[in-house]
Amino acid sequence: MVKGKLSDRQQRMLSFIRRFTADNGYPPSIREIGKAVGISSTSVVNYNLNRLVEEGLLDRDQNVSRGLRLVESLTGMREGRQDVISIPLVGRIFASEPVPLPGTDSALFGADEAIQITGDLLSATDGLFALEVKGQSMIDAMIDEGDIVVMKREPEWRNGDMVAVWLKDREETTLKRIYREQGRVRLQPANPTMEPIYVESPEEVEVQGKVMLVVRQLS
Amino acid sequence: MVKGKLSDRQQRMLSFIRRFTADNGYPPSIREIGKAVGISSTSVVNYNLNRLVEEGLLDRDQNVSRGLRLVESLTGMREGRQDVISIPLVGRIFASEPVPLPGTDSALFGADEAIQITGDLLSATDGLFALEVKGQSMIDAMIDEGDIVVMKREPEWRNGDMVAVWLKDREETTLKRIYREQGRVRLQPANPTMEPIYVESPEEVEVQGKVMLVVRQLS
DNA sequence: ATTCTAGCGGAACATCCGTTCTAAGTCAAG
DNA sequence: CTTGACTTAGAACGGATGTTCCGCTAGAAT
Repeated sequence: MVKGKLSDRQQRMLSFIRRFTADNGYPPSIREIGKAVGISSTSVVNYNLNRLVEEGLLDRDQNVSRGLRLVESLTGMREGRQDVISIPLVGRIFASEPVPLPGTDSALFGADEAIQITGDLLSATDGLFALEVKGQSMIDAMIDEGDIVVMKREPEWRNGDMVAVWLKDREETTLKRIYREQGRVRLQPANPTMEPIYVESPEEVEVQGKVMLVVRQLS
Repeated sequence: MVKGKLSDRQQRMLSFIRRFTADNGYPPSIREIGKAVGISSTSVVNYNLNRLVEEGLLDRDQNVSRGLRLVESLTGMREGRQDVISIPLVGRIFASEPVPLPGTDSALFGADEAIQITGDLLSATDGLFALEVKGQSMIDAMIDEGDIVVMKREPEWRNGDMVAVWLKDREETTLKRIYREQGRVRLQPANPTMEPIYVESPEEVEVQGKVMLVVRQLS
C-alpha cells in the first residue's frame, strides 16, 4: 500500500475514533468501530487498524481493551497547546471616568466576561485585566472604539510605559506614554502628530495601570 | 457519607485515573485501578467508583470496559481550555509594496514564525496569515509600527470590510474600509479625521486580504 | 448488648474484547 | 490463465472486564 493513501474505510474509521473518543472520553472497541463503519468481522477492523498504525496515524497497545489513540492527539498536545491566560473583562474605559479597576475578589472568580489570550502575546501573567474602549477619545493613542485594552495593575512605572492615567485637574482618563522629566511629567500621545501634555506636579497624575496589549477585532 | 469528603483511597483513585488517561489516551480498567491504589478486590474498586459518581466527580457507562471519565475533563473542555489557532507570520507589510501572501505550501507546514491566537478572537479559522507592520504609513488606519495584522485570504469582500488593497496607479498598499459606490470604490480610513480615497475603476484596486484582527504588544 | 451501616475482601459468572486461524474474493502483474 | 499481494468475512479461543453475591470487620447509633 502506498504511504499516505487511505481507503474510504480507513478514513471513516479515523474520524469515528476521533468523534467517539471526544464524545465518550474513551476510545471505541474493535466491535464498536466495526458497527460504526459497517464491518461485520472484527478481524477486518483489526487488520485496518494495523494499517493505520503503519501509516503512523494510530497508536495501539496490545491486548488492552480500547487500547488505541490517535497520533494527532499526541502531537496536538505538544505543539498546539499553548498556555492560555483568562483575563477578566472588568468594564469599559471612558475619557470622562477613571478606569474601573477589578475588585480583588471578582478578579479571581465569577468574572462575568473574560477573554482568552495566549501567553506568547503577554510578558506578564499576574494582575491583568481587560477593558473595552468606549468612544473615540483615545484616538490620539491610536486606539479606536471597541478595541480591547489589556492592562496590568502596577503602581510603579518606567519612562516610556504606556499607561492609563487619571488627570485629577482635568477629570479625564487618557492612555499615554509617560516620562519623568526634571520635576514634571510628560504624557506623550502615541500619534506623533499630536502634542504632549505636561503636568507640573506628579501628584496630579494617577497611574491606574500599564497597557500591555491592544486587540482590535474587525468584522 | 458526607458530600465533599473523599477517603484517601478515593483521592488516589482520582489522581491515578487522571494520570493514566493522560498517559495512555484511554481510561484504566477496574483491575488496573485496583492494582495502582492497592485494592485486591474488583468489587471494592467498583464500590468506590460508584461513590465518586455520587460525588459528581466521575461519569461511568455501564457494562463498558474502561467506561469512565473524569467530570473535570468535561468542564475543562468547555470553559478553561480554549482552542488555539496557529497563524503563520509570513512577512512584513509596507506601504510601498504589495502584501506578501503566503505560499499555498508554506502556509501548511514549516512556517518559520507563527503566532498563537485563541479562537474566540477570530470568527474564521481558515486562510489566515499574519503580517507585522513596518513604518508608520498605516497611521490613518490607526495601526502603528510593530502592530501585528491578522488577515484572511479572501477574494470577495463586502461593504465595510477592512481590507488590504494594492492601488495599482499609486503603487501603494493601504489598509482601509472598502465600499462599493455607484461605479466607483471608496476607501475610507479608520481615522475619521482623514479623507477617503475614491477609485473610479474597480480594476485599479487589488484586494489582497481582509483584516480580521489587529494586535499591538506594548512593553 | 444489639442493630445498622459503611467499607473491604474474595469468588464466581456472563459478557466483552483482542487475537488468531481458515477461507474466499479482488485485482493487477507476469 | 496463473500467480501473488491485498482485502474481506466468518468463526473460534482465551484472556480481560464489569457485575453480582456472600461473608466479614469496625464503629457509631439505639
